[in-house]
Amino acid sequence: MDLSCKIEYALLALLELSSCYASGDPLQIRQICARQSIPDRYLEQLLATLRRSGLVKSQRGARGGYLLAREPWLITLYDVVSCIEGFDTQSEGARPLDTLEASVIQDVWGEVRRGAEQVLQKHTLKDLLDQRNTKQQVDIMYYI
Amino acid sequence: MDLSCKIEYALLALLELSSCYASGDPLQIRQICARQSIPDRYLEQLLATLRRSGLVKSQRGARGGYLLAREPWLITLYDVVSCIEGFDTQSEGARPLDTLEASVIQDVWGEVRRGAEQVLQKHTLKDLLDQRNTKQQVDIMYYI
DNA sequence: TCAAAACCCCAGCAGAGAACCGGAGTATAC
DNA sequence: GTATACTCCGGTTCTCTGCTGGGGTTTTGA
Repeated sequence: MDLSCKIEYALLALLELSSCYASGDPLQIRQICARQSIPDRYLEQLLATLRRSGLVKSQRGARGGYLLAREPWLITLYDVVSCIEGFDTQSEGARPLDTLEASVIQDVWGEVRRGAEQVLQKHTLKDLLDQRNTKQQVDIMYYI
Repeated sequence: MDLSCKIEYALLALLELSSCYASGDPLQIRQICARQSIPDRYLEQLLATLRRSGLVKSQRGARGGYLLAREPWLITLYDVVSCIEGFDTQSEGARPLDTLEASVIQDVWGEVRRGAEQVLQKHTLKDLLDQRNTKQQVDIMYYI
């Protein structure tokens, strides 16, 4: 649930796709990577994962690329994170025994996790894009 | 901020110390490890860290052991986690560049993190102990 | 006194995952 | 039918976690 490099790359790519969503043209991996300076072969893997989860569509062949599968305000950050992290059903290696004390501890972390999921579900790709734009405005104001 | 094995061990050990806090007698590493089946050499390291952070005290020599440094209701889970995780000032390796998009993303994760910290700060060692006891009561009820 | 009981420091190791790179395909538009 | 783009598969390096071992040093209590 931490912000890994992997998740950040995926979100940056999706933001690029979001900002081009209105045009309807596909965006190529190279273009995304050039704008956000992401290693291209790495993003390729991430986009493949996103495609298999149905968050993006790909168009093969010349002048192909990637497209958002649905509108930017219908994709939450939780969708992205659970897709990339693979919602792996507690596949931690080498856990302590399942005693009464351990279950009480895990209850607390369940509470933490649910809180995090709520926050992530509140934000969509469109929100992020809007926030970026207002932030840019603020930066320009400071510049003047 | 995830629940690692390390943090779970530390909390289990602290819970053992909490339940013996009233007696005033120190608890030995071996006893803790025997009750919670924790690798003893590993817990030794964790307790050393907890001691350096002032969460536990140690008493050397024969019949020595570890004691909670203050009352169980004055130690929050946040204290424990930040001590063990070492609040390491974003020492992630290989981060993406610090663009406008990246900072918007990091803002969201800051929100997530603050939520998690609030939850952890709400719970003390005494809370966990109480929850364990009521849970035990429920188990007994089911048994009957 | 002195040896056992307990803590303390340092070092290394296996396994898993993250981040990344490269090669060889395969589908599609032009 | 070829260039363009995606797609599958595997390997490599690096870091972190969980764990183990070898030495100490301090202190108690018989």
